[in-house]
Amino acid sequence: MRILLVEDDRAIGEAVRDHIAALGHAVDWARRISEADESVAVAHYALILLDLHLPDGNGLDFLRRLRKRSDATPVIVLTARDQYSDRIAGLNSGADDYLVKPFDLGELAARIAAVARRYNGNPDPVLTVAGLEIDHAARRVHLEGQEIVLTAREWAVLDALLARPGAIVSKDSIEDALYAFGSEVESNTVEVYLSRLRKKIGRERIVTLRGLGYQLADTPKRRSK
Amino acid sequence: MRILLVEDDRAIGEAVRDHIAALGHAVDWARRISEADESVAVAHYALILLDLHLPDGNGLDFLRRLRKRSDATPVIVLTARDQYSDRIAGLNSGADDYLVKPFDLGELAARIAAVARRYNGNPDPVLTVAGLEIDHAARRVHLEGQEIVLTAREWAVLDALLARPGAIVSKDSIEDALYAFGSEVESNTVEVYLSRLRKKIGRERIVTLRGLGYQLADTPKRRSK
DNA sequence: GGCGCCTCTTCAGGTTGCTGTCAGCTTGGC
DNA sequence: GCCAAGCTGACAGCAACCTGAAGAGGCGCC
Repeated sequence: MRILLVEDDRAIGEAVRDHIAALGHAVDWARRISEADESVAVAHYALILLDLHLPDGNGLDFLRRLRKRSDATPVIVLTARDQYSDRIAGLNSGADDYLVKPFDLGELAARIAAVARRYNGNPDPVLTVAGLEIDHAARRVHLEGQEIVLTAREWAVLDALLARPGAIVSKDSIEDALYAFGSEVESNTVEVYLSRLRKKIGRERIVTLRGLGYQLADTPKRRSK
Repeated sequence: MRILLVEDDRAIGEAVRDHIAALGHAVDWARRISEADESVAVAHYALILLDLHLPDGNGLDFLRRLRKRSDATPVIVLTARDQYSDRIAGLNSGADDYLVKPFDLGELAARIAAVARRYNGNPDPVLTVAGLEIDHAARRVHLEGQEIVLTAREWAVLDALLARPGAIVSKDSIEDALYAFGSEVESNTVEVYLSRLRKKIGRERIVTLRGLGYQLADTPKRRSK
């Protein structure tokens, strides 16, 4: 089961992370709101443990964004002391439960077990697009049972296409995904990587829309040429 | 279940002893290193709770002696405040876990319960990856029947790779696992340990994914290009 | 205390294979 | 048929990575 821990305090984070890991779950640890946002954009979690007070913003905003996107991932808020204002605001914003620091790791384990009981699915959610099985969390792609090994850049391109499956992704936004900021690419790098990606995952799975962008084909069979 | 408590502080000792006893376990309470040595020579414990600062010596010495005799009894170190030097030294010496004083007795109970689960039931969950048998709890690794002895750092690297078997683990997170807190490593230490680990468990079992990280190969044979 | 052994860390030199670029080609729109 | 947009094979460069060696430090044994 995959769990996202959002917590800036190193000591608490380590303790919780280790404890959860010992229970056999995979833990991603975000130390900032921005990291948490990235994480939930990329992976599906069975549970989110959320500290409200983070250096770069309020955890409640993160929680509201999540719920606004109709993401129903269970969220347990970790709060310092028993602050009722926090508590009420948290529940209003869509939190499922509360743990007051310093909390009992045993209690945490119990709650996790409760979630696990509900969540008796596979270890990682696998997105299937056009016969491609994409394990986003583990960064693995399988095609007809065979694992496909992607390089960092190739993955970045696939990632960009995956951001909104079915949508048209412009060449510019793929370029942004490849080169964090301002690194001027002076050639047709994006096209090169699209080419390489296609070679690995199958040519027909990425559709070119001239002048618009690219699209992951989710219906590979029907493709009138 | 028989538990050895090594602690010189009277108040803490009594509180812990009573709490454990209330859970139905047998407790031996050693107030000095010498007493602890005698106790482990005489009895087998399911768990040892160890305070590092004792009047007649350092608890780390006791711990090292224990491990040197291949005694894999789980040891939880009880440390005053959150002293990272202690923590790192302790983990290097073979401690399984940490509790920072003043600790929550509920948390202690949870850890004891975890040990008890292992103790009464199956010995230890053994994870098999690519022909490697990894007994996570006992920190032992077997390859084709032969035990492989790993140093603390080598184990830490393997541990990091094991956190999510099959997943890609970034070099950064391996580094985090090696150096609990901020100790900047200025060289390629991670690579060096990966190299050592590979030499011990077989080169092909750890796959490098340039720019992404490393991966424990669970299918060492197939290597699709 | 002296000695040997082991582990950790750093460094340097060697290797690998990803990356970006280019050139020449194909494709689609008009 | 023409042109712009897109595709892809080839290749050099270089960052990322690997590993042997050696110094530093700790620990146990005598």
